Order: sequence, then C-alpha cells, then structure tokens
Amino acid sequence: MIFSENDKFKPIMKEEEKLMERQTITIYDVAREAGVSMATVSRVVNGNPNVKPATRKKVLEVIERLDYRPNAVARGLASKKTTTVGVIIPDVSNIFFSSLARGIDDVATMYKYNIILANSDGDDQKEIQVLNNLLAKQVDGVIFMGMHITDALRGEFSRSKTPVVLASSIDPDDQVGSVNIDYKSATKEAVQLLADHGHQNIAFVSGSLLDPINGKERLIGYKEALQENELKYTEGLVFETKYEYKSGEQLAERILNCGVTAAYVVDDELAVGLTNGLTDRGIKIPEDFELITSNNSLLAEIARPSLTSISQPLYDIGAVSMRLLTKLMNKEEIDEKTVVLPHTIIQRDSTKA
Amino acid sequence: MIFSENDKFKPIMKEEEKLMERQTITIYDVAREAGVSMATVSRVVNGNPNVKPATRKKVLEVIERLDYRPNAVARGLASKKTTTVGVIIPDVSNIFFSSLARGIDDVATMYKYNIILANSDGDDQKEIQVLNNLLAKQVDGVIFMGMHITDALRGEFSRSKTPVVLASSIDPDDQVGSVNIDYKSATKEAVQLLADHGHQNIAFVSGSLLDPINGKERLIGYKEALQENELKYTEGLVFETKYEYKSGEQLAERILNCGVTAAYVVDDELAVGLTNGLTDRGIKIPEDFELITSNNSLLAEIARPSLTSISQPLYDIGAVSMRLLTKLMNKEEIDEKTVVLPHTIIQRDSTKA
DNA sequence: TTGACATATGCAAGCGTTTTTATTTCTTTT
DNA sequence: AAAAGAAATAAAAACGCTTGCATATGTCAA
Repeated sequence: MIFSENDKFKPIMKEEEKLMERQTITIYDVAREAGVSMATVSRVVNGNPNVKPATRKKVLEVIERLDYRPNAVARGLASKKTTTVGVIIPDVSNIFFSSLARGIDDVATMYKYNIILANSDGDDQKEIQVLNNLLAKQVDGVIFMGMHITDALRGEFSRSKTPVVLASSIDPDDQVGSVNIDYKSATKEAVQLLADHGHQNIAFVSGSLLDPINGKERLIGYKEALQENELKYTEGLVFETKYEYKSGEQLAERILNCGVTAAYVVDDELAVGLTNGLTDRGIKIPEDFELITSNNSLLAEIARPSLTSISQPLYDIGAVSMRLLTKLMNKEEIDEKTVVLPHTIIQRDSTKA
Repeated sequence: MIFSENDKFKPIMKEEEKLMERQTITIYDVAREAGVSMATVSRVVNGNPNVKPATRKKVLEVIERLDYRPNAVARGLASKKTTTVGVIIPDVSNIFFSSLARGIDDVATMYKYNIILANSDGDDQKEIQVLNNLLAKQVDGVIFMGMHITDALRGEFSRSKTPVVLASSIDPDDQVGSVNIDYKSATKEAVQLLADHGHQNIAFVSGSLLDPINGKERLIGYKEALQENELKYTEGLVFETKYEYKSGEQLAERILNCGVTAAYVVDDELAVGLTNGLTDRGIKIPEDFELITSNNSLLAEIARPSLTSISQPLYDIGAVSMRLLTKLMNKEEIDEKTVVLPHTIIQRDSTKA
C-alpha cells in the first residue's frame, strides 16, 4: 500500500527529487530549468554582453531560484585562471608582515582575487616547498616577502611562467617585480639626524647582514652617513641579532659597554626591546641615549618613550605590490617593474626635539 | 627550401616539440613516457599501495625527468577535495587575530592543507560575502573568527555541508565547532584579583556589549565577581569603546573622572592605550591604578609598565581549531564539538605584587 | 596443471566549467 | 521578398585529474 503510493509519485517527483538530493546545483541544472544551453548560462554568469536581455532575465531568475553558485574549481580548470594569488610570508603574527599582508588582501579583494597565505619562517627550504605547493594550486601570481632570496628560489621563480612580486624584499637582478622604499637613503637620513645631535658613537642594530636589505642597503647608508660626518666606521658598533623583543632587551648591556649613545635599529620589536632594556638600566631616553627605529608600526607608537621611526608605508607597500601583480597577471604594459615608495621620518620621543 | 627542411623534421620532432611547447606537463605525458596508463600514474602520485615497486620506480623516474607537478585544480574537480580551508578574519594586522592565524596555518600545513585568508573587518555584510566566495572556491572547511555571529551568517553556515569551526568566537547554539577559553571565569578571576587589592571602583572596559563574548560572558563574570565581593554594579563603570590604541588613550580622562582606581580591559591594544593615557596624566601604575588586560599578546609584555594579563593561548586556540576542523572534514567521531582551553593570569607590573 | 584468489594495471566515465565552432534567428537593405 | 550580415544561441570538445569497474597477471594450494 505504502509502496504503491510512493511509486505513484515517483515519476512526478523525479526532477524535483534530483534537485533535492544532489548536493550541488550545476550549470547544467540551470540550463535545463531555464530552457537554454549551458553556454548561455555561462555567458550570463560571466557578464558576456551577447545575451538577449529577456534570456538573461530568465536565466538570472532560475539561478536565484535554485540558489546556483558557480564552482570556482571547475572554472579554474576550464579557464586556467583561479583568481587566487599565493602570498609567502615569513610570519603572519609579526606585525611588520601582517601590515603588508593587509594591504595585499585589500587590493586583492578589490580586483576579485583571493589570497592563499603561507608562512615560511624565512626558511630557505620551506620557501621553495611552499612556492611549489602554490604553483601546484595554479595560483595566478605570487607575492613573496622574505629577507633573503636564494639562488634556488630565484631559479624557481624564473622557471615558472607565473608572475611574482617581491614586497619589501630586494632582489639583485630584477627579473621579477618588487616594491620597496629606498632603504639606503632612509638609513642615511636617520643616522644623519643622530649625527646632527652630536653623537660620536652611533650603533647600527640589525638582523643578519647577509640579508641584502641590511648588508647591501642599510649598512651602506649607515657608512655613508658616518663618512659625511667624519665619523669613523667601526665593526664593533654593528650589532647583528634576531628580530625579537628579547634580543633587544639583551643587547642593552652590550651596547652600553661600547660607549654607544645613539642607535639606529632596523626592526620595531627589536627597538622596543632595546628601549625597555636601556630604560630598565636607568638610562634616560632621549636625554642619555637616542634611538631611531625603522618600521613605524603600532609598536613604535605604543612604546614609552614612543619611538622616532623611519616611516615605511607598510600597508601601501603591500597594496602596491598586489596592484603591480594584477598588472603582471593581466599582461599589461609595465613602465617600471621595480617601484620605490617614498619614506619619511616620524619624530617621536626617542630623539631630542 | 627552408620550408621543405622544416617539413622534413616535423614528424620526427613531433612528440618532443609537444613537450617543449606545451607549457604544462600532464599526467598523460607521464603515462605515455612511462608506458603505463594514467590511472597508474595517478596511483603512484597518490601513494596508492596497489602498484608494483618496479612500476612505481619507473613512473617516479619519468615524473622526475619531466618535472611533472600534479595540477591541484584538476585534482580538486575530480576528487571534490581541494585541501584548502577558508579562514575568515576581522583583520590580519591585529596581533590578536594574527596570532590565531599563525596557529591555524601551522596545523593546516601539518595536515597538508592551505589556507585562504580573507579579511572581513568584522562587517556583517562582508562576512557573508566572503563566506560565499570561499564556498564557491570549494574549500573543504572554514575557520571563522569574529566577535559576533549574525543569524544570517549562522543560516549560511548550516545551509552548506562544509564544516565550520569558530576560533575564539561564541555561538549560542553549537551547531558548528568552536574553540575558546572560559571567558566568564577568566574575567571573574581578574576582577576578583582587583577586588582583593581593595579596589571599590573597578571599571569594565570593553568593545561592543552586543558581542556575546563581551555581553554574555565577560560582563557576567564581572558582575559575579562584584557581587561576591559585595561591590555594587554601576553602569557608569562599564565603558564600551573600540578595540583601538587611540580609544584607550582617550578613555583615560573619562575613567579618572569616575573615581575609578582599577580596570579590567578586554583588549591589549586598548589596554596599552589606556595605560599610556593614564601615565601621561601623571597617574602611577600600579600604585594609583591597577589594570588587567585579556590577551597576553606581545603588547602586554612590551608596554611600560608591562601589563598583567589573562593568558588566552592564542596560538593554541588557532591550532586546536584547525585540528578540530581536520577531524570534522575527515568525518571522524568528535567527542566534543566545543572545546574550552585553560587560561591563567600572568602577573606583571600593572598590578601590585 | 588447474582453479581460485589476490594483486596489478588499464579503460573510460565523470567532475562542472569555458570556449570554439556551428547553427539558428533577427535585422537590414535593396 | 530575398539576400546578406549581425546577433543570439546551441553543441560539443576541451581542461587534467580520480575512481569504479573490468581485465590481466601472478601466486599458491590441491
């Protein structure tokens, strides 16, 4: 009895049933319901103008009714574009990089891209592995952040057809795009300001000097500034350490022992550590010691005393990098693959007025 | 003449040419070169054990030689798994969320997933839009961070078959997974500590009370602590503001005018702002004013005085959320969809010893 | 040996789109 | 009213892989 009733309904419900049971509505379902071909539905979905308004309307209604959502994976396979870009970042939880990341994502969203975010810890191995992984996922482009670009990595970059932009990272030969500030000049200005205040022993506090941004840009700027002020360059005043709060704190003692009275620091976290370390030892900033940091992140503002800083427009570097990448992906004409953004120095309380 | 020469070579070079010219090596190329079927290559690539070792070796060699990389998009279409999860985050550049994100990505990597990161600014509209976008990209799961879950959003969650985990966000009915600490107890303990030090007027400084985490958890804990100490609850001591450094600074004046001598603050950035604002007005912390913050991020450590804080294990919350999501995606048995991680209070210099 | 099973491999049908090519339907123009 | 061209639509072949099913090969006990 029950069975026969069910059977009676079966043929009638067949189509509806199909829709209910199948978890995913496809372009084919829409086409059938709207009485057009898949091609037409595709055109409607993609905003192709070659569709009669009446047809468009009809299709749109069915899409609405069935709650159809195009499958981006199938699209990606057919069109060979994923509208996704890979972002390789040393560490998202570092405010310097996360500021860049935010700029990247905002512009990405603006151009209808999504970002796949992958942490590398700045590890050469992981960077390559992560890059290959992203390429396997068919990202349309890659934004790379990292202090240091190995030959192996550069090799991978050029081996693939996928466009790459370096955000706040320096590459000797500019095969790929990149967005930076002029680190050499910025450093020079900062050190100049310190020299103007009469300091004789100005420290250069940095991460690894092997990283081109430190060794080939900032250090040069530091040296030039010293030279122009007739100050002698001493290796003893160059401190190579990690980009960590703790490292900065620990450095305080050593730095004081060298008779240093001013420092240029390449990283905010490090700079805050040093500031706190000095303050804890009774040093008055800026009276007894002046200090300039480099990233103008929230940390520079929050620290007490607040820190005078080079202002790298972090968000903007990210945003411009992504914008550049969109052009590259779009095969547009690029006037200049390497863009240099302006920097300034924000005076706060870690230097005298 | 030239033409005929070319023609002569064509048949000979045909296969090689194909390989050179076609930018992408496919599974088909590997199969042909190795003299096996695509299915076998697929099995090798996917580590399926049903392949004779000799065959496996041969295929692997060809893969190596041709530098073949499986196309994850095609794989995704065929297998209906993308090994990608979506992460909806209010703002990556906020250290609270980026700490969570780092935990998420590390565990994701561990389980061979990638994350698509999307900023929502905590905006209800954007959250839904971003979610739909991620679902269109066929992510295998979603991790959501946000202060506040609208009905619309909850609707989208339950409408899709894709598993969702809330990281450090509260949902009344637990249809989806979530990972948190016990905000009520944590707040209660913090306020209790302040009360123990004899404070009569303890402020509750928060973001929007409409966010369940504030209004339904923390505020309750605050009230309970007051009650147990026979202190009267006054609306005037509840401050609702934004999670921003500036807001905290500006709050200092108002808070002093209310005769407050201690505060529990729900966000580190806000807390540092308040601390600096108070200090700038000559208030001595902790002698004249005690303060406890909530996230134990780097900021709490960096601030001077350093801030006593509830320690939410941010990284762990992210990591556990992702781990939970892997189980959900894998359809494993889950003992408990809602996991509550332990918290502690880290005493620093913004409270008396 | 042979039959019975297990193991290894191949075949081909999807997966849900885009896109090229072909076809149909409208407009014009004369 | 017919021819020609433009506009709208349909048909079907990719895209690069996975996977169920069929087939082939190998192994062992009887």
